[in-house]
Amino acid sequence: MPAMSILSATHDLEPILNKTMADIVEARLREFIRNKNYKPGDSLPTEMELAEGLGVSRNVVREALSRLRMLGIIETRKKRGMVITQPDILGSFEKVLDPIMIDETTMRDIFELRLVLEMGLPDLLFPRLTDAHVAELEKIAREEQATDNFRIQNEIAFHGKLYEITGNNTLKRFQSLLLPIFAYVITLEEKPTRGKISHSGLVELLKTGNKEAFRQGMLEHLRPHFDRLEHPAPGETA
Amino acid sequence: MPAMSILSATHDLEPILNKTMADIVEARLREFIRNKNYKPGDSLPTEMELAEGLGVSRNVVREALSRLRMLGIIETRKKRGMVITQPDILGSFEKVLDPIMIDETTMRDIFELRLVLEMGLPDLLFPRLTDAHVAELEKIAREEQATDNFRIQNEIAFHGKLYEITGNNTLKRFQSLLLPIFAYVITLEEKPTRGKISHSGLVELLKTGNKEAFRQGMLEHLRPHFDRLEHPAPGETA
DNA sequence: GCTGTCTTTATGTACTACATATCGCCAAAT
DNA sequence: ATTTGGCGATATGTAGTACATAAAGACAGC
Repeated sequence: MPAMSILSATHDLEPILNKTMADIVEARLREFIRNKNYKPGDSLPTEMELAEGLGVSRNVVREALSRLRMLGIIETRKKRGMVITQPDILGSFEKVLDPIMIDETTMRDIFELRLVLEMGLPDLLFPRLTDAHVAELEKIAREEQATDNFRIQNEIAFHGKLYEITGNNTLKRFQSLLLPIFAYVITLEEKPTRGKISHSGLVELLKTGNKEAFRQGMLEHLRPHFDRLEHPAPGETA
Repeated sequence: MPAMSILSATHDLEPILNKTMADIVEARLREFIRNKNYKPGDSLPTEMELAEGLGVSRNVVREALSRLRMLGIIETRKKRGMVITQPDILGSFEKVLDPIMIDETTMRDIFELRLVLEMGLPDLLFPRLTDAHVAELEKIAREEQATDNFRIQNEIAFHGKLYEITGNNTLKRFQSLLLPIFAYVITLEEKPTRGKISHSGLVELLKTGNKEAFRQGMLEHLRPHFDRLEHPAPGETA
């Protein structure tokens, strides 16, 4: 059997790609939109024209268009046809961000990503910080002390406010989307120990205006999480 | 005209939601998968069963399934039906991350996001840094000095390596996906000034083992970009 | 010049039909 | 008895037809 020689190769024999027409049409449409340099508001050919042009049934074209529609790349109005729109880049992200779907490794990766964001945040935070912002943070920190016990909601409110202060809406939404992952990972951890620096402590550091002091405070605040990240870089045998 | 009274209300008269059957079925299927607590490998009912159960045509079900298939939530095999899979969370992200589709505000947001990541990176980088890693970075830095002129490719190689060293594959891929946005934003900037600290300088700081010194070096390296972010937090009149 | 109606047209949905791949079963061969 | 090969059943993939619906554009009426 000459076919056997293929298997004997070092190739990892990945499954043969079973591309369906809808997949191909989707890719072709993407390419089409790119090459034609369509801008938001421009309208595409009709479904029938696309189907005929591509030599497939209208059904297939509709499946492909349905995908683009879900991603927010196009919108369709009844008679006018389909128009190009600006997709919400986080909208599609949201659709697959469900803890039940994600493997644990990826969830830990995302958790680390959050820690990185948090530690880099001061450089965006300080230039845009106002007295009003500080007051809001103080209020949230006070509520934390009032309830005393570890409230995940308060945690979310405080850190969420930090992102909000940056004025970077994409960043803020990104953080919001990642929240369920954080919550899930935290439930995986045995004892929810708190860092030495509380939210009130962070606010005090903010008020000093010392960015690096604040960053070190944040590091202390997140210390319990960082301490858990002891798995080394995988695949690196150096 | 009594209809006018509606407009006079404070409601922002958002466009009537024109949900198509495919949209609804997509949502229902998502819900279905969640509630049934499906795990990867489990198989869904057939298209006909779903269509009959939902009271819609097979066409509509197929459009919805086509979307889930694109996101990698399900896979379909010829006779076995459809099986749940673990989606690649960044795969869908990739599909909408095209500079021609994204408005400039979002692109600037993403650019800032990159800066935040970069500044937070040391806390993930240092615990996992090896001598071999340093050697690789040195090599890249040397190639930069050899070519002398500002090479975007070298920039990508160096910073990409930093992400790679973290061993966080999701983070690394995320950064890779964002690269086209960075490249685009940089082309928007008039003069591509370089920071005071070069890549070689960063490697030297790495070798000292002083995390904070490295972070400050990174800040200097990125200074030209940070200096451009002077638009204040929008909507905040405080 | 504005308003209301009518026609046209493209999408949304349903249904039928058939090709194709594959799973499971059963029989035949070793 | 285990394996191999073929056969039928079945679910997806694709094509095509038909019709409802909404909306854009034209046109007539005031």
